[in-house]
Amino acid sequence: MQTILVIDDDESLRDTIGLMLEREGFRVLQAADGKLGLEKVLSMKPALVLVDLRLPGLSGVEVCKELRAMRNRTPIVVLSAVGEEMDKVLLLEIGADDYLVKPFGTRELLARIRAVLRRASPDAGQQIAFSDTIVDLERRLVLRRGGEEVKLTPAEYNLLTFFLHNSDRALTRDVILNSVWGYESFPNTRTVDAHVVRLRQKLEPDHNCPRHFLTVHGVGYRFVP
Amino acid sequence: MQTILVIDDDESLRDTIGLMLEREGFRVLQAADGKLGLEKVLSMKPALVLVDLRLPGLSGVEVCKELRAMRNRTPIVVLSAVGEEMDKVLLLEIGADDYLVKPFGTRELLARIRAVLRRASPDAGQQIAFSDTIVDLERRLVLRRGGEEVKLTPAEYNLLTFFLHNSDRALTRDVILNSVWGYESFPNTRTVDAHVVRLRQKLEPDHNCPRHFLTVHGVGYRFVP
DNA sequence: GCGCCTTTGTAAAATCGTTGTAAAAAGGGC
DNA sequence: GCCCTTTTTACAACGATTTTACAAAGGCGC
Repeated sequence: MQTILVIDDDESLRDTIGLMLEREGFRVLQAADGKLGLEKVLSMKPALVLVDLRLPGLSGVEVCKELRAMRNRTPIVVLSAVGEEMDKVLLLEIGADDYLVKPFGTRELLARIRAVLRRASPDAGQQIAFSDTIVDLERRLVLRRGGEEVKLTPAEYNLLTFFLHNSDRALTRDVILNSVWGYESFPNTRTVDAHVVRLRQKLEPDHNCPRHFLTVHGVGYRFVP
Repeated sequence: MQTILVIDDDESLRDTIGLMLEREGFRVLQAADGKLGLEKVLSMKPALVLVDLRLPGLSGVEVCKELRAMRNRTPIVVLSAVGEEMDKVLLLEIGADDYLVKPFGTRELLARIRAVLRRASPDAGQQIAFSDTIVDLERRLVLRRGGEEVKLTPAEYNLLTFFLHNSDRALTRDVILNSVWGYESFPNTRTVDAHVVRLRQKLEPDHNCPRHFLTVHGVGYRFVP
């Protein structure tokens, strides 16, 4: 369940929005001013922040800037009253992701929130399937059709998701190592082989005849869904 | 470090985007109109171009078309304002790689840029075709029209792509050896012949009468698509 | 101790470069 | 043009080498 933080000094508006979002399956947090809101973003880690541009104390603009300054990337949707200047440049400047002008319809608010959430985390709620396997990126889980879980070690899972995000491309062992293991550790390139073998054993219907984790001789591997 | 060229007449937007991209480790160039932008693409060779659809003078659409007309393959991401019609067909028509509708989030912009760069980087999803053969550089695969795969060994594949990138030129065996095998290994020049023979057997409709892998007697070979 | 990662040994598979020989092309003298 | 010689290329086959698959062992952190 995703959490949304509403920062607005108008209590009745907070409640209205909150009720609506809860009906749509979100968990809702509220904050009455910018300072409180900022604290809650950090402590509760909501999936998205809805913040009024005009706030007592710390303004919505300042909330945005503060968050971005501390490298916090929580998606932000700004609410502004009619007449308040609100162009895309300002949006970009303060690091917000979208905006809404009051008064707005509940349907429009929901649409914007969903759009921003979708853009922000392409992986969210995404399930990638191949063969009789389902990979739930959000829950970091691999399942068989039928429900039984395939237990993968961290390295195996990381390798798998890298393959999923780069399917159908011939990937050299060096590229795989750099992308999955990072630039800091320097394992043998043959380590990749070892993990591919284990992925095959756990995920291929027939280990002897791989249909998804293909080897590209002299190069590396290619994953096809 | 990769360079990104931002073409937009709105200076503050350019600066905002530029700042953000620089924080993310890109080198950023700016151009205020289409004509200037076009020049900078050619002279500075950026890794990617970010161009507004609506520009004074040369429009974004025209910039794209001009570039593609002169066979320039620099990846292009188009920026369009709300309401401007921007469908996939138009994108393809003008040769752009992706688009963003203002206002867009910085996270989204970054994600798109990274995605386009990744797609473009090694061999950019290029498919080179000749006769009834399709070479998919990204998948490192050779296919017949109809879908069946032609299995090539690494040396054969390397030789083929070298021919593809140097088509219609007479290539001496020494040049081929140095380019495909590298400066470190010193195989017999006759090795080239052996591999050309194998390429012909696998790719020529009629081995006895080569139409693509032509021999230049006393010199080497010439590939014609 | 246990799980996980990495390394390493080895067998099997795939590929490579070489070479022998036949065929084709070029060159030269008539 | 024609024939013969020389040079060059085409092709198949083979042994050597490289690459991959897999299992098992060592090492590290929790």
